[in-house]
Amino acid sequence: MSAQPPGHAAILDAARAEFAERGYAAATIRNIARRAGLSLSALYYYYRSKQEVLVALLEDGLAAYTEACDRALGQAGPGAAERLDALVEATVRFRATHPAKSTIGRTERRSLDPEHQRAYRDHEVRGTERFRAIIEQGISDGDFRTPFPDEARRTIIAACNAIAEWFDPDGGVSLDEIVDRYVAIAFTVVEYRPRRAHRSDRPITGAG
Amino acid sequence: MSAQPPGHAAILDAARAEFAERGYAAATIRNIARRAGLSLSALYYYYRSKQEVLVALLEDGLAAYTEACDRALGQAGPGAAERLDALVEATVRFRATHPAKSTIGRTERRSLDPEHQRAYRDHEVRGTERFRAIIEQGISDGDFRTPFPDEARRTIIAACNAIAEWFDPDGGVSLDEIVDRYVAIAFTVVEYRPRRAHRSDRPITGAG
Amino acid sequence: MSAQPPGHAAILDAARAEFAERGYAAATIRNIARRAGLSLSALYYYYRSKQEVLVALLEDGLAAYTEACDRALGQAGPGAAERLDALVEATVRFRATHPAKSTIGRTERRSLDPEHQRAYRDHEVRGTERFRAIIEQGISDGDFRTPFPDEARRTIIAACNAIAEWFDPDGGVSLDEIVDRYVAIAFTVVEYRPRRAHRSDRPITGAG
Amino acid sequence: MSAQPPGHAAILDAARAEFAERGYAAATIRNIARRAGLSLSALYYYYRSKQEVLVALLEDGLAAYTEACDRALGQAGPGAAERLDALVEATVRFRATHPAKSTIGRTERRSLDPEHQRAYRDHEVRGTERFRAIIEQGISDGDFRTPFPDEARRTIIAACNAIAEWFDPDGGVSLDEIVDRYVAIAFTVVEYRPRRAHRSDRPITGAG
DNA sequence: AATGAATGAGGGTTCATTCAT
DNA sequence: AATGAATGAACCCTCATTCAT
Repeated sequence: MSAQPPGHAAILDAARAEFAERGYAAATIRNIARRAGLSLSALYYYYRSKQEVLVALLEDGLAAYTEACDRALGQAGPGAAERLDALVEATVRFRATHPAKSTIGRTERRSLDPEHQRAYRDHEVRGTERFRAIIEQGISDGDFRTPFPDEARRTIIAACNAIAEWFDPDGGVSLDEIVDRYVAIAFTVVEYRPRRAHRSDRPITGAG
Repeated sequence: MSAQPPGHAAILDAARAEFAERGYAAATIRNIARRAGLSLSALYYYYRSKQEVLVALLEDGLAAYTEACDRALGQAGPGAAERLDALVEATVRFRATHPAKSTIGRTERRSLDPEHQRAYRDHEVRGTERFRAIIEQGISDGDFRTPFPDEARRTIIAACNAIAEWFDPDGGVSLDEIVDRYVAIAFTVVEYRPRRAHRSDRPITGAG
Repeated sequence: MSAQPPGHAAILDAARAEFAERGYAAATIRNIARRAGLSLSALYYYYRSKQEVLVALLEDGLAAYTEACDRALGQAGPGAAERLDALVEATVRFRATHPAKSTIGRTERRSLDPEHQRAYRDHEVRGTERFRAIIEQGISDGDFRTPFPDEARRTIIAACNAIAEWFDPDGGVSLDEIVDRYVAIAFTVVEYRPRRAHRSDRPITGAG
Repeated sequence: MSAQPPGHAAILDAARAEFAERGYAAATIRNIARRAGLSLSALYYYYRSKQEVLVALLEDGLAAYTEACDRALGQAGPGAAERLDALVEATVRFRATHPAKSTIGRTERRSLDPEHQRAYRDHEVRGTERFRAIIEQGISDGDFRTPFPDEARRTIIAACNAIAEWFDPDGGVSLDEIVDRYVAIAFTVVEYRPRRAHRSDRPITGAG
């Protein structure tokens, strides 16, 4: 979001790498400056404090993920299955492709000062809300049969998030394959069984 | 494991709380001492460094979890379903009851010096191995039908681990209830369908 | 040697005084900073550690002495007597004028970490080598008759070094006078008796 | 001196080694206790403080050297040459045989608190006084011709002291040989030339 | 004669941050 | 837009010393 002046990008990249490697507290602003190829004072020209860098970083990460979700859902059909499929795919891809962006939010939330912490949590709730709404829709549509929608949602989200910690693009399984499998597992978790034999699962308008 | 002399316990408890709250790097050894009701130097009488406290903490956490798993599996029947049930229950209970023990290992692994990091990782592999073996058994027995045993395992573990981050004993759902639900979800994830009525099969959640 | 940026000079002076007074281990870097009129952290801006300050100090001392010797020998005639005269004078003057520079090297060698210790010892060997070469020359020229060149060299060096410990510029004897006497004693120790009247022999203290 | 209870000896030996290796300030009382094979508290039973250990150590060293000198001079004839010979021999042997005892006094004087420092200096003056008196005697007897008795004394003392820093019993030259050479050099330095042709340089009674 | 446990003072070092330029 | 120099607050850790036993 909020288009950053040039120079900000390099700093955020450097900070992301540094925070991801060592964590906020152990990261030093000197290291970040060095990684960004800037002098210490130059960094302070762009950001007023280490904390502000963290805030920008978390905002950026959340915005990028939000954008990815919105785009995916925007292109998905209206059915709960289609939407869950799209959201899981977007999430898996994001976690696998941007592991640092994905991880830092989870581990460094606590390093935010209270004010930003509240804001971040609010913002983040919207992330789980996306899943919640879709699962609810699937249940009320009769497509998802899980008796435990909350636990199902938590399971799916936890599974997707964990990908950032182990996925290796050079590993044995391609990202596309991982996406397929996690979508399948998500369907399994929500106990997806289409209510009836429609002609099509993907009507352009209206839900049967 | 390895019974600690008295005095160690108070320090470990204090350190666990401090590390869980702020993370290893941001935690100060003075805070730990204060929380333990000791002087700074008294702490150093028991542990030679902040790092050593962390090591003891992680060892202790892993040992406690391992013991819980071993006990649960020791009492479980031989079938894959029974064993998965037991392991998930043990894990859920541990994560819910000892959230700090559960979380610190994941977030502070990186704060270990390389040597201990290696040791910890090795030790931890045995944790996922327990799940892997059971799922494999279930598949070869024909009880678990999931086509994606690796992803299923990762999903179950991630779901259980996440419990440490949100479970509230005073919240709306009792721990026993949570245990039941997560066991059910785990069975769903591995697509548990007993091959046939066997002698010793005692499915907790009967799925047709 | 190696011209130091400004700011370094004040620190080295302060450190020299502090180390000379208390020794490396008992010296505190806070005292050094105070003596240099700097804040504690300013000192760390110039030197990365207490050890590095010591290294710079010893290097500086050795370099200054080396330079003094080289200059003196550069201006001396070619005969062994002239050269010994020049070297003793340079050494005596240096020890008397820079007692701290002279003493610290001897007493704080052991405070260097092994690597620098080796380097320092190597560098220092060149100092005794200067004396050794001159005495050998004197002997082979037939000007120095001592049967114990090694002990003679050690005696002269020890005598000169000790000056740093007792010389008082406001004491009863002027430095010039001290120089004369130590040169005379050095000649006595090597048993200087010019072989014969040569072209270039210019004995300072004529010993029949 | 002052016969020490048992246990003191082990501590002093340990402290001597520790102080000689690292210097007083860098030495730790724990190391001393460990080297002596005692517990920390046991050491405190014998000595009330680190400083007290140092005091005992320096007293012991000075006493031992004093005793060696007194014994040597007690057995020497009355002539200045005989007495200088005896004193140099005693000093050289002491420095070579007890390098730590010899060195610590010189380097750790400054670590004494002011009161003991004064006492030590007084005690030590008697050491140089021994040399001074003999040289004066030699000059007034007409045996020593040096025009610089002070510098001669300082040179001899410095030369002897330095032996502690380099003598290696397993090196190429035996201690007896070293003694001979240093006595010879001392005679050279004081410009010893017997006043007249006596029958013997070593009359049992009376100086011709 | 000896110990394990505990303490308080301080030491080296790091680091976010500021300031003059 | 950018820098080098400087600062002060903490932090980890060490160590001489003491105390209860």
